[in-house]
Amino acid sequence: MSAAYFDLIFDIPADQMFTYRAGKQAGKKTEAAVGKRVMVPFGRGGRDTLGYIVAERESPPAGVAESAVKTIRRVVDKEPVFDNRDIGIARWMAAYYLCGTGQALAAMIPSGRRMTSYPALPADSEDLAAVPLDLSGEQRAALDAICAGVPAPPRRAEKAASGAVQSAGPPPMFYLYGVTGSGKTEVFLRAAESTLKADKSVIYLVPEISLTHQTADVIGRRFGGAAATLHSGMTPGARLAEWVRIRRGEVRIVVGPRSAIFAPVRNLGLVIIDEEHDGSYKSGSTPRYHARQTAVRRCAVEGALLVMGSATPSAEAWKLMADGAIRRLDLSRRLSGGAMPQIKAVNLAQTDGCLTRELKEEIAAAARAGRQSILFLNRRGFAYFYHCPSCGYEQTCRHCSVSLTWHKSRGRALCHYCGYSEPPPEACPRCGSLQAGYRGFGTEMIEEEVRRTFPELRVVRADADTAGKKGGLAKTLDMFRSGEVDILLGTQMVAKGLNFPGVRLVGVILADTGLQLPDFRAAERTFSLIVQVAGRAGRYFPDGKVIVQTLRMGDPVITRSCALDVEGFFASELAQRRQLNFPPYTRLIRFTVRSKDSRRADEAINRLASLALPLPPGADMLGPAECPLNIIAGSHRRHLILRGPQMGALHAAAGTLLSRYDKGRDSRVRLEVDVDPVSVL
DNA sequence: AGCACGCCGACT
DNA sequence: GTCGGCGTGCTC
Repeated sequence: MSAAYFDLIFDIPADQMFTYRAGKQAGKKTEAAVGKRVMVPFGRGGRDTLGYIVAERESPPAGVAESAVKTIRRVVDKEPVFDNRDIGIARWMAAYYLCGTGQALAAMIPSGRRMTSYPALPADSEDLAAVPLDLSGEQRAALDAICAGVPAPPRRAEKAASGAVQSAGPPPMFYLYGVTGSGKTEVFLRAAESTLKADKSVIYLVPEISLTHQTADVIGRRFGGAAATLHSGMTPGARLAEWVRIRRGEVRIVVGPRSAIFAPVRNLGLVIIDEEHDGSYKSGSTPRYHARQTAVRRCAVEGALLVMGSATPSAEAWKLMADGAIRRLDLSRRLSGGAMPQIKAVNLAQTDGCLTRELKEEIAAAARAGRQSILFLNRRGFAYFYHCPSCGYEQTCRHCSVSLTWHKSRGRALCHYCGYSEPPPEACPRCGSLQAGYRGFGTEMIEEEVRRTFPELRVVRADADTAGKKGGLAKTLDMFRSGEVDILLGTQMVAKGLNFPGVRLVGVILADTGLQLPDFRAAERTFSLIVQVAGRAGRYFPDGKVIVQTLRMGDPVITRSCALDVEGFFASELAQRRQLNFPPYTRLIRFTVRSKDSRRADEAINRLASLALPLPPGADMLGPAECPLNIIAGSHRRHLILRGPQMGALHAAAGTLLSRYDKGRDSRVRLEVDVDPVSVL
């Protein structure tokens, strides 16, 4: 017997339920039920809209006339794709990240309509053995600590009567803090194994899709049964199929990026977050949730354990470890015969070109030894900003407030934000001076210089420009791994989680590109990037070398990253954050408005600012101001940041602010809310 | 978020 | 006289 009425929510910012009548039962398989998606007429136009059934009822709610109730047109799902537990998470997300419950739910569950299969990818060659390795003393101690962390019994499902963000007590949390190659993965796997043995499920988060396959493959070989994967590279239908498989309890271990934290596993026992510091765990669009934060919540509610790991923890995690809220487990030594490489900072200032003498010598030395090199630069393209010394002209994007990058191979100057391009000027477009030209450099220019300097060595470049092409990134990396290529040159892509046994040298072309950004996390990001890149060298041999080129010799961030001095870095970074009142000592909520019309953007942000007053005690407001990246794709951006000692008061202030802003909002101005922003550019 | 409704100015 | 921009508020 199914109910006569159902409460639906929609993927809209407004947080409200709508009651619909059950349709004629065309067949039992397509009966409406909580957890299914349905198509219903909705809105002024009565258009067919996707809705989510969150409750059933016997009669329309008080205040809704029977005649006003519409009927469900079609039931999308044969079986439910979410349950009350999921609705609980969505409610929490809506309250915490200040979005609609339907928006949260929409981000959590797959969008596919019909289930299709997903061809399993061919196994990536990996060094992790199918057979468990012997654990080192440190690994053993870490694993014992984790296994002894008895999870609290599951709490009752949230009532969530009010929309308030309830505080669940924190779950047991552990942090594997150790250099690249110190065997974190093996401890993760053992922890997963014992969780599975206890008949519970595991979610294993990784920062990137490419690492999803690698990790799922290792798990498959280790535990026999394959792990489920969930990521955006799969078709919607394949994701739905995998989702349903997990929900039915057919798979008990799931690997994936950020959104895999929502995997509908039964009886969750353990969440693993690999490379915890990675920025990709924060969603870049509404709802702007953080997988770590969401994991803490899920683990608390479901009585599971949370285990994270990184060589360079986030500032938040570091502070929580210092406070004792997260138990830190140290893995200080490299296994597999590797030692941490020798890292040397080199001044790039007096060099003609972008390769210092030291770096050239090491590239040559690595090649002579029959070993490989990785060159890293966090900027693609050939050259940066076109500048005229006689009139001061700078070539910038017509739609964004950023300089254009010259991509020599395409013969265009390109905007890295909106994709706008134009031909590079022959002479200064303003004064005609021939002195004008491009300054700075990107991966493309490095490639040219490396080829010129080492014509006998084989070079490949891996960045967003080459990744799209033939076979893409995977093929490029395979070529490098198999030794067909001597030098791998690239951006972030080559820095993440990959390991290449043959690498002796890592060269950072310019370490300080991110340092001058007007963002309170600039130092943290630069530091962890250098340390992570350095970790690519010498994992299996004790002769790894890292050359870090910089224009800021002596800068403490550069110096400490080259010394792999994480403790020292955080001692000074956290002192600075505390003094400047930034996270992790305060919490932030950022409001950004965008409009094609700068005047409207100004008006909107000023209105927001006045509505924010009076501020809660101890809180303050940064801005309103233009965003550091003032214009993107023709939209003028303004922002305002609410800052306070604890999130509770900020949430309350933001809630009233948003409801007051909503009436009288200008439909040509887009508002975005970011709770715990990871970047404020 | 859409989108219809209803209000004001400048056009055939 | 009406076409259409733009603010307002609703959507079971």
